[in-house]
Amino acid sequence: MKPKLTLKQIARELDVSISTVSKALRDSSEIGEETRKKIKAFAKLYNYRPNNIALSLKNRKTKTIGIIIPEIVHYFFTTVISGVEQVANEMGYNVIVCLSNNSFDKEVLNLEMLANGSTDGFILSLAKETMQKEDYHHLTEVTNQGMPVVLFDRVVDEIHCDKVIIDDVIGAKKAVQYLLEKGAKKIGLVSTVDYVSVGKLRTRGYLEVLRENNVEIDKSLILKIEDMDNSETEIKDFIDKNEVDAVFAVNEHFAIYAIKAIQEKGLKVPEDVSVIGFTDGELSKRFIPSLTTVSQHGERMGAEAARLLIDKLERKPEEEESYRTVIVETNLIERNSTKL
Amino acid sequence: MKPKLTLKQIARELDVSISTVSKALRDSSEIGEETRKKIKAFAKLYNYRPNNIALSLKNRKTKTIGIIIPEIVHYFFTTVISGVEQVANEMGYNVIVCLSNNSFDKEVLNLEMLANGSTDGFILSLAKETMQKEDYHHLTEVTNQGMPVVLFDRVVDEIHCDKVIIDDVIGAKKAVQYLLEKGAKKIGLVSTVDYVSVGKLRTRGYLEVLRENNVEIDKSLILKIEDMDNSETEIKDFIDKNEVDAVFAVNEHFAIYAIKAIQEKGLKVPEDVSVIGFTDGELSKRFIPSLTTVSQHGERMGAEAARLLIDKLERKPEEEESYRTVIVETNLIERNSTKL
DNA sequence: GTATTTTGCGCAAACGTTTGAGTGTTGAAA
DNA sequence: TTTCAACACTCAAACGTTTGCGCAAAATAC
Repeated sequence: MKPKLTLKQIARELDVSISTVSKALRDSSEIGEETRKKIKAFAKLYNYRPNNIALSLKNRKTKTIGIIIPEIVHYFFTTVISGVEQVANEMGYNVIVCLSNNSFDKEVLNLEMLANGSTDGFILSLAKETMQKEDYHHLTEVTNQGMPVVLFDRVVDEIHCDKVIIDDVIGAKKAVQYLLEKGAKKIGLVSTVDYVSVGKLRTRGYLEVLRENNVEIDKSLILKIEDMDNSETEIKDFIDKNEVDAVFAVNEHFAIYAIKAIQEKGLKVPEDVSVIGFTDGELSKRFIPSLTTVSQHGERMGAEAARLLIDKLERKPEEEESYRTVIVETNLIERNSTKL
Repeated sequence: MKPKLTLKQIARELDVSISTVSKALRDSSEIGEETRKKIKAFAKLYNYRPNNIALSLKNRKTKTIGIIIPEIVHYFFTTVISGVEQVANEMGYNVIVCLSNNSFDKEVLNLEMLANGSTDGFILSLAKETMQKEDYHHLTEVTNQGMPVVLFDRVVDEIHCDKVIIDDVIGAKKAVQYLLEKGAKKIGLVSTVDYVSVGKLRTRGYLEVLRENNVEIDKSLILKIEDMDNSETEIKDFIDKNEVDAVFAVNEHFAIYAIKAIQEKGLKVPEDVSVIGFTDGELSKRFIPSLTTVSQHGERMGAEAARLLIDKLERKPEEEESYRTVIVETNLIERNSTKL
């Protein structure tokens, strides 16, 4: 049980000063060749590694980035983390992951905790509760302190920072357009309540395409799920009550509940009803029938977010502020839940 | 853009010394009532928060725990993280997540990175490559430095530390016993190669039950997947070539590939062939037919691991060392992929 | 042989905290 | 009046680094 080697110990052991050791290890020309070699050999032998905490304190940066997400048992968010982690690691950064569990209070707590020196910046997707309350003071406080923040997926105009989003509207339009082209006349929409930005935007895309194609909009064909825990029965009721020949769902769970309900109604997917989901997760790939879906490219989003953040972190402070919004393209993945 | 308030600034502002401020804020009796109130009011007004990094350096502990997992886009691991995060947060700890991507080198790198002061201890599940190489020096090095480590799921006897595992053997036995009770005679096994400990143990459970029930073991009914990327076709071949009336798969993907193959062969699940998987993920729940499966309770494992680790961290060093292994019970969740 | 430069190294401050020891002032007991 | 305790506060060291500056000795120049 040897307690981590420090510069001080090396210095004592080799009978030189701490600064000599530090300089030798950093190849300073101030230190004579012989001493330098001796110190480096010793350090190597005993596997010296500088203490990150001390470095962080000295340099006033931690080389770690915090990512706060609403939930982690969730395919899309894990792919985002994966993307962040990849580029963060390449650039020598660590990643601290915190979960808000969609709770405003926990989001605030996490942010405060990490803002006190633990991280250099944040990547985050807002908690549902936060978007509902429309209270973003915790974020503005952090940005005011000069910590860069990158928002992804669930973003909001009120916060001025870099953002990474997908073209939700366009993605939805692609999906619905596709359904129309395959001959669908009555397209149902299964969405979320409007304060979840993605639900709102995807709904907008749905409406726009119908309008562009001069299809009359039937409000009874639009379902907005309020309570996630009840979504399965709500969707079943919706499918039972309405006659549709296609369904566009704003996530993969809704899509699958829709398929189940359709099948239980005695209809076939895709022969009688086509279904398109959003997010390309495990379920979409492996479900039978496999789901035609709008792919969100979470990994790419994570990578972009990390790049934006690190870019800001390593930029000289003199350079003027400007916020970018990166839009990651979606694309339609054709599988077996839609007619060919 | 106000750069974080420090003790020093408060001291200067209020014309007292830094230590007075520190002591006042910590309610030391050394400081007079009036001064104390004044300082606290000021600190509150300007929302002073002590710098975590400085505290870490001073206290020689960071109040964060590192968790290194083979992959994050993976249901089981996310539930474990969720469990860890929950109890860690309750106890005032942060969680740093790193991914090894099943690579030995990246595992070593992550460990080294975090071991240099960033975390107080580790929770980890070994990378596949690490188990293959049987090289654990990076872990012993860390434990030698006095950092506690808790291994979960993919553990190994060679490393002396706390562990959290499931009763893989018993879990597998439960599954296979269940199949036998439902009248299965020829039970196929879809497993992984033996250096993945869970594959080995679940295979052992399978073999034990058959032996206990005097069922002859037919080696041709055992498939060991080497290459994950090829698993689907390997499983298809296996199902096509062999006549089975039940299949026990060591994870949910294998189970689903088996079901697909069975259906493509013209047989029905569960009428002709029953299938049981391992791990209770999204897929198991929502697949049609939904999967009977051995539940691993990842969240509980994560929570246990965090508790073990924090326990060790907050224990006085005088107390004698001892390593515990917590076994989280599995249970069989009956769904629709097995006969009633 | 003196003046100047170069070489090789140590000192000390700084990052933001905490805390034991030290200090000066007050007030009361001897 | 002296003695001493209590009070209210400051000093300084420590955690482990990095780095500008200073300084002595050696090397070079004149």
